[in-house]
Amino acid sequence: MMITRTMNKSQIKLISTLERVGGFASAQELYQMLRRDGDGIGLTTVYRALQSLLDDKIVDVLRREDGEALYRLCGEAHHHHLVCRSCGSTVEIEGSSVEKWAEAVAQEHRFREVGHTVELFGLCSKC
Amino acid sequence: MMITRTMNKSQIKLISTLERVGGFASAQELYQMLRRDGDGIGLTTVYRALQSLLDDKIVDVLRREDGEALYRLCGEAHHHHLVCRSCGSTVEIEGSSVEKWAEAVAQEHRFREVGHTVELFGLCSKC
DNA sequence: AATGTTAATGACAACCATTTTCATTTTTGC
DNA sequence: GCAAAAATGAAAATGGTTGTCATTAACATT
Repeated sequence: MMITRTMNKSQIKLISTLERVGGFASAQELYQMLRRDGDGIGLTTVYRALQSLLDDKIVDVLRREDGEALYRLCGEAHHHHLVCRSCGSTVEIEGSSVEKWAEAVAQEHRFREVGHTVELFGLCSKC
Repeated sequence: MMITRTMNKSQIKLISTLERVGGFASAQELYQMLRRDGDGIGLTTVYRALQSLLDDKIVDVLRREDGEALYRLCGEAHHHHLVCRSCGSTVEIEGSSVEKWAEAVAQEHRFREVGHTVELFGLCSKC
């Protein structure tokens, strides 16, 4: 038997928008991108679809420094970001050493289902 | 000559409240603690004082998973947290390996003034 | 003490991301 | 086609955070 995840139209639209973005984007940004493309989608639906995708672990969420939620496709390779505080440009970083460290810490303290947030914020060479 | 930082009453109150808390607390929580102690401080002042303390690097800020800002005294030793998603209990973690990694990444990409957010969220052994 | 100057304060409103509500529309199984 | 269930979006509510502004406290100078 195969588990078929119900994936509705809105979710599909969001996935392809996120693919187009490449990196990560806020709900509001995604909403505006879709509207600009002539889609009549509502903001509520965007939030709802993102929540479903989160539940299904199809997207990941992280917080910008100002607290706004940013979503991205959980790509194949899990990675982190180095974000410029000033211009917003981002560099993708992989850090297997950090992954291992996080896992070890989790085990040591007997925590289960431990996820981690590792983001670097600074000023890029141009700013 | 010595640089004397002007530190007003509100800021001092917040520092001692944060000391009492030990860990980290949201602006709203700090506000309520002070009010409960009979202090007539206003919410605006709490936010303002926290912002000044942030500017002076006396407190640190991190984001809860729901986006709310949490403040803590920048203790001597910089450390991270392992937070239980369910009951909120937290374990302080030190991770010099992570610090070094972050620094190396920043240099590699020629970013300046790079800070990092490293927080682990999971379920503790009781939950 | 009286005065003037400046910083600090708090009530209140504004902001903005996110969530809830609810009536309507679309999808789906039969 | 038709009824039940899921999805949708407009509008209002929520809640943390920030801005406004008139009032007050702090402090230096006469």
